[in-house]
Amino acid sequence: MLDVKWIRKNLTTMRESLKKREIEADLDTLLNLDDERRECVKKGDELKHLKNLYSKKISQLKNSSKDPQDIIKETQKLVLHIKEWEKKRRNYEQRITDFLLNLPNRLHPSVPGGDDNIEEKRCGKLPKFNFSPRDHQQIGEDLNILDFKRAAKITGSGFVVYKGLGARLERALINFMLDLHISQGYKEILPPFMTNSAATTGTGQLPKFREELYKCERDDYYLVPTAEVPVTNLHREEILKEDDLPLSYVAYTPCFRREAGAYGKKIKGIIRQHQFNKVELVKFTTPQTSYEELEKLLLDAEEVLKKLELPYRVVRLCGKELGFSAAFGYDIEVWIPSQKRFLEISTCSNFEDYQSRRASIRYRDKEKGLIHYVHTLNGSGLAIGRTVVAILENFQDENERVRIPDVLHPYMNGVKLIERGGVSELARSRS
RNA sequence: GGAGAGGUGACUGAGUGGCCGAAAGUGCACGAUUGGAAAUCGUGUGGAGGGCUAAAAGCUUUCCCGAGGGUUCGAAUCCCUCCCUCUCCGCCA
Repeated sequence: MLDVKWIRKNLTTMRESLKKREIEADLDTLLNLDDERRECVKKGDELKHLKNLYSKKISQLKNSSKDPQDIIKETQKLVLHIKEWEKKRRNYEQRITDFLLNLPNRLHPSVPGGDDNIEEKRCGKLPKFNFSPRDHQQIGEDLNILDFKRAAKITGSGFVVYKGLGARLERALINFMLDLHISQGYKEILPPFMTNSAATTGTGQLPKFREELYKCERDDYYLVPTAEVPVTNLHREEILKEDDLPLSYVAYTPCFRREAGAYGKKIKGIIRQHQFNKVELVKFTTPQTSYEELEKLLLDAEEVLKKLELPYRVVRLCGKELGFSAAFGYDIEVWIPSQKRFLEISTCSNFEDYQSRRASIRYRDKEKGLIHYVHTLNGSGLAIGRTVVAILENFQDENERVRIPDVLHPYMNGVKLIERGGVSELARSRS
């Protein structure tokens, strides 16, 4: 959530941000509402002040055993007026809050306008095949490690059952990523997979993206769409010490998304699912260091792909594609041979103080002891399902086998190849 | 799920209708003392909104004692609803 005062002072910047995002918002109305609100506060405060004076007087009169009836009557009238102003004020406050909760974050000046992301770098070598590469769904079903039909039977469309070495690979990736990020200095968190509405509003999913969430109706809890929600809310309504910053966390959670939009339903295989696994990086920093920390976070996420030997590129997101709460962000995209394109596998974002305002996450600076909002950052490190897609497709061979990258061998109990007919004690001993 | 006890500032803890944004202690910061430290002494030690001020500083005002309502001229204190924590019982991996 943005600060009305900030918007008032930076109207031009704010309008430019909205334009880059291609979003309409009536800022004049917002400022008018805020003027009205302040008028109510002023009037209300004056009357309350008077009331407090009267109350003291009544107390004094009573103590000197005089009759306070007249002044009590006067005060009763005053209270009615106060209630009117309060009612008006609450109404304006509600409207302002609603407006702000639905207003996206301002953009960092370096966020590109227009429709296109800017490619920042490419790493790794694209694989060359002397046969026509199959897509991951085909590979997964041929190897009997992905089962979509049975998942649909158990739950519905948009779910998958991992079997055998497929399940093993998924689990190996989770552990590998957690271990890597822990070694980079992140603290491991295993949070609840459901969050209440206050937490879900804190990070920006509510109220605007209600349609995207699975809700447990009876308890007013939401299944997490990303670990960002529970982990960022670790410090909701807290005042942190500057010395403790930056705080870096890594968390594995499943992610649940309704994918309610019209588009996306036809995407093949496990690329877009209602439930998928993800390892997420989250940082809390001072405003001075947040962009520096974002660069580090990006490198930490990239390291996963480097170690897995997967080809990828990094793009700077344009205003139109940047998330609602983000001020700036990169996507990491991994190469998908069957589609001959790069596919988003991680988004690394700086939310600046947008989430910390909503969630009231602050810190006390060392020098003056003043309180400021922290900056929050996060990035996938990485989406597991899509990493499986990349491994199956990039490391397939003409004999319908899939090579497991070296760093995963310890996590795969030594398995180096997945092939038809399951596994592969054989493959394990071969080297 | 049932029964009971409780939620007060960074923490411990007092406060049952006005002089309480809140005693006292601990902690923390600064200062004095010391060769330095400990101990001791002194001072300071919340948040949010509004107004005045070009801005900062400062002054002023309102609100905040788990959250939200209510009673009252006046609520941390009385009433109602909800949330959370603890203890006991039940159920369960």
